[in-house]
Amino acid sequence: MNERSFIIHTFEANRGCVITGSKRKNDKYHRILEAAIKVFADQGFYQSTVSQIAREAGVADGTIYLYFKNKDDILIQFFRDKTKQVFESFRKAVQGGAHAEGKLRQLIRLHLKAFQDDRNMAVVYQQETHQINRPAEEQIREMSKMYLDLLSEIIEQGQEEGSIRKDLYLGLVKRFMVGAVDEVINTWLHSRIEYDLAAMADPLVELMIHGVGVSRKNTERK
Amino acid sequence: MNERSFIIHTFEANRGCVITGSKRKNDKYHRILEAAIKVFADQGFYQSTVSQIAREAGVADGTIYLYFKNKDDILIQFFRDKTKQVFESFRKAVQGGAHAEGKLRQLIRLHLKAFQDDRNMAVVYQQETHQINRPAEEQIREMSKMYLDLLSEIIEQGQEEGSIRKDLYLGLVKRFMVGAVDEVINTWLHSRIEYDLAAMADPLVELMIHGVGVSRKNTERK
DNA sequence: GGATTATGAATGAACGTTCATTCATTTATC
DNA sequence: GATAAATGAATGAACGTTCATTCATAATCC
Repeated sequence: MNERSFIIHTFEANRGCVITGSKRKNDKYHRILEAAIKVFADQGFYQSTVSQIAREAGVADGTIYLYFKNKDDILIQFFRDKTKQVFESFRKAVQGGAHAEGKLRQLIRLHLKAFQDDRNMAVVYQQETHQINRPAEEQIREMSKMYLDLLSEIIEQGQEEGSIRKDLYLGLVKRFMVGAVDEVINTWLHSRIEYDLAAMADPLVELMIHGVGVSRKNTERK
Repeated sequence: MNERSFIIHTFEANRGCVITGSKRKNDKYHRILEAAIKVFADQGFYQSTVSQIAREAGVADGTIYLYFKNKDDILIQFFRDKTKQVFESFRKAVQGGAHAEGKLRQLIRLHLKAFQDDRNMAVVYQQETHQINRPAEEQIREMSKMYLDLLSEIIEQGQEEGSIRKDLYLGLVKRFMVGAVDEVINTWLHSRIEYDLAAMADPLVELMIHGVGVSRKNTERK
């Protein structure tokens, strides 16, 4: 942990210069990261070997240690950079929305779309977030909090607007929403047949808002 | 998979004689299984060693191979026996209920309670069900199907009774419910503070049935 | 401009360790 | 005493990590 000597300086420098001339170095960092995520997705983190990652990335085994402290660090960087970035993009996209329901729909639509478009990310995310004592513990906690905070904002806005009930235990509502989305993704990942994940967004949000029960006023909906 | 030679006969015989005189054998099988689940829960399946399991169970390393084909087989037996059994107990308990909503509440209450009472089981269950290419793939699929079928029955009954909407995409509704429960459990597992998991059942079911939207608002439809 | 030197990214064989599995031997049972 | 169960040291394959070496490119010198 404290022995992050020159190696770290090296790759932190690399990650810094996205636009500078030394494009080759930067490419390699990202190439290794992406290769690793593919291998992790295929085999799981602990069954993946550094050699496999190196082969997938088209570099030598040793090269990986010029860019990452160790195998764990690859996973940590994945959550620190890639996933966090995706979740930040959700935040930005949602800020434009008007009413709470629209924001919620937009968030979940984006979430499903992002995971559908990057299946490897989705697999690794699912795997690691359901692990105890995982290498990227702290990064996942942070990212998770970011998402939950975003949900909090939306829900509270909905309560002010009068579209969302006020007698809710917020902590539970958020888990309820996150869980539903996660499970829809998980089912998609494990399904043998292919279907459009993003198309689940609208009916899912509809369920979250109205529930499965028959409302007292309308016996027949739709 | 096809090399299940004499070893399998051995432990299948053991598992058969629950009530017979040879109680000691049976004890050892379950002792190892329980020890393994504890170790898996603490460290994760792939970081756990057979020696650790043996030490935890109070037997020699080699003894494990008298009862299980290999390390993977321990996990497979866990899902084939223990977890499946728990889920079957849900089914029995729910059959007594009257209306659909009561059954749903009962199911989720039991689910949360069972997982709260056996934290090791809960951890291993969470870990493995979110893995791709897991050793117990088939067993998990089967168990998952059992749970989903149970939900199907309840929902369909609710639709007949008029308490559950008929315009629902059943496959999605089931994921929505399973996901919410799973996430509540997952949060509980990862929480640094202790709280009563089973107490979440009622508010959770309430959310599933009525959603987060204000109920008067049936005028607005999307 | 051409020759010489310095640099550090990249390599991949080698190392040390870990760990699932085996099996010759011991212990328990009847 | 014969059979079955249990043991745990031994085995060897697998894997994360290291490091001496290579070599293309950059810097320096005349």
